[in-house]
Amino acid sequence: MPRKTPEHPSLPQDFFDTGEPVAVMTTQPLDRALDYRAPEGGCPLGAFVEVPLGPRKVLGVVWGPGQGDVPLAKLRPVNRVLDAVPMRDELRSFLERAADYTLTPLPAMLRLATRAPGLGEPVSMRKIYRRGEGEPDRMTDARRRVLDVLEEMGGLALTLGEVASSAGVTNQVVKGLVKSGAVHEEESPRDTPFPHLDPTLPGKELTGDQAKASEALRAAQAEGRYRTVLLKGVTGSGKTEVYLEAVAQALRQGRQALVLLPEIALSSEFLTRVEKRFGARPAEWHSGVTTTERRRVWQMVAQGRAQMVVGARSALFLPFQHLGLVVVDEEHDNSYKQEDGVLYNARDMAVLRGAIAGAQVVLASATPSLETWANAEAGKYDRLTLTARFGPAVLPEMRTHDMRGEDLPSNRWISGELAGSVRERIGRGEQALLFLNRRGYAPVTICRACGHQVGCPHCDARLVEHRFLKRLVCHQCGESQPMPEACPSCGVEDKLAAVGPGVERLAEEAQELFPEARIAVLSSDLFGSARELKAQIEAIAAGGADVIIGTQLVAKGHNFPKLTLVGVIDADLGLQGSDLRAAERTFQLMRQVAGRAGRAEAPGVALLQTYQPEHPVIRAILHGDEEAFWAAEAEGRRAAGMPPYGRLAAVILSGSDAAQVFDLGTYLARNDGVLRRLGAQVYGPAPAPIARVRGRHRVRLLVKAPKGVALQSALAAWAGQVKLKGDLRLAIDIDPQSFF
DNA sequence: AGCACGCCGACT
DNA sequence: GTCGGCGTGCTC
Repeated sequence: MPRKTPEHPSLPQDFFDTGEPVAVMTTQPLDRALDYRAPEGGCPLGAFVEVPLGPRKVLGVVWGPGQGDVPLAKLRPVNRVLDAVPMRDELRSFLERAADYTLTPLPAMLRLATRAPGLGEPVSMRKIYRRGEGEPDRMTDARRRVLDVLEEMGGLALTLGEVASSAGVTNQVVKGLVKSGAVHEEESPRDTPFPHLDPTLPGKELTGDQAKASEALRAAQAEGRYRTVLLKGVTGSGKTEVYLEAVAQALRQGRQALVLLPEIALSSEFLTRVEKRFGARPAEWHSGVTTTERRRVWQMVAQGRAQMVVGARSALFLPFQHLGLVVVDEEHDNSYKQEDGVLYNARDMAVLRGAIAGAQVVLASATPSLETWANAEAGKYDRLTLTARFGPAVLPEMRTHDMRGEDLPSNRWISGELAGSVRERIGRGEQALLFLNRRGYAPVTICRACGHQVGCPHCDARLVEHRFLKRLVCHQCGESQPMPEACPSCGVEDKLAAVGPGVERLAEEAQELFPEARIAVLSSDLFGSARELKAQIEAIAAGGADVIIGTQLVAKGHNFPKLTLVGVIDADLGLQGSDLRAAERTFQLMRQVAGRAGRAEAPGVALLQTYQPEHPVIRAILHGDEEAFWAAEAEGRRAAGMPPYGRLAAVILSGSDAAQVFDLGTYLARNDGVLRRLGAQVYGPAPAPIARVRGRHRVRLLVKAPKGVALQSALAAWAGQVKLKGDLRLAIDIDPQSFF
């Protein structure tokens, strides 16, 4: 019989003796736990284990006592307990709740939390060297230098390479000293703890709003009021300084802090700020981190020996020991919404993990998402607002330029007014930014002979010409082909024409207009690595260009001190289309881009080229009247029963046979009783926004439900009515970001 | 996810 | 006659 923890008979069992049945959740797609016998020596609840599954050995976590649905005699024993700190209850509950919320099978959720390379292998060791007791039989210059180096370390150990290179000797000299006992050699785990972050170092001096906000966060931390806080402030208002003080408070309490960033690759500026504040760099977790480092971060976080992690959304699944604070910086950023694989919104999951872990959650943004804004309005989140800008800089003056009165040739996009303003900046040695949220040279390639538009062979998207690469690229699936000479449809040569602007083409126009200017293009596809991009941004910020042409990449919080003019080439981009969030996204993007101008001493100007200057979004941006914009937008959503006042779920059906996919959609739409009983409506089936991806046809159903109903279980029951044959797939996206 | 089992078409 | 297609089902 399973025994209870002796001292606390009422608490759930937290250790299992040899041979006791335990439920193990594997990372295989089984959608439930399997029972095994606890191994020799027993195992704790939450232990990472290797279990046999059929002919294979798989990774799993001890999830609880055996479920008893399979006779004891049939149970196989756990192979071994892995050398990792057991998963805490907090993380297991978080994974369960996140799986329930997103309708993801628990093993798929668990996989996100076990992305630790080498979890199954024994702890990797290496040899380290320190000064030993003995003396060498014969002293030489080289030997003296080695001993000096080690004595200077004061007992701290170094690797062989470190000793040899800093003493300027070969490895042989060190090895020789080991033989005589003058140097001590030992095995030590390769993964070393992160350097200590010191929260007592002085932070930047905070003023007015910043001091008040920082004090409010600190007090809430100290008192254990673990609420979610919206920290709202325009670019340059000191948001980072304020939440770093909340990090400091968490560290003082001996708790760990997690800061999520959207464009993690570009965070070197941020890491430097952390280093300045706390005296050392924090742990980093994102796709660019090496396997070795990844293992180190995971292990050290689990051992409580990494105080602070700066990472991308997947860092939410790290095995923190005592999480005290989660910051989601730029919380409105739509890259927080995972759109493939497990569908989750990192911002919402951060709030969930914070609530379960008893940690404070800070959502920081200059331009919060409507969801967060509404939660703050409703009193669900606290709100801290920063108004003052740092130093003498002020918000840019914002103007529109009415393009209806502009008589530009069809392949020109920079208005006379904008060009004049740019020339002024160049003359004064300042920088101008031309913003266009379109990568590549031209979004459309059309054949002048037959009118054919070159499309992607796998998707319903058009191929975008990238002239730097001399290729046509699909921005949907990544398909890329050499720029053809002849039209792929009619075969006529030299009739393919570029239609519409991309940043590369805009750069061409700018070079013609401002021949003397140094022009730099910032677009994610022009750089081989994040490092290259970062270096380029730093060079530009230091004054390495007069005119910057950029996509939304530039809206992500880089500081360009010489920038005093932002020209938005097409402010209407994003207003059209049927996406209900387009207005919100346009508002956020425009405000952020405008926030780039005039960060330092020189005041900035933002010029928005638009064909609809009277559009409510453009007017709200112009007047900086965000509350009015949000209130109007919120009212519209409320009236329509849309999020955050109602709930949405999208069901994406896909498969290689279009008719089959559509039939499945129709069947589901007709058999929607379980949803209708909740007061929910089903729309569709309709071709998904990208109706064909990688040769698979996609059809979408949209479910709109009132708030406060058990939507997930109804959706599960609804989708459970169909059995998926062949290569048909069904994915449910709770709270989709884009819809129609 | 793998891997086995099993039931119908074209090969030596 | 059998090799092999991949649909279906199981793994404690």
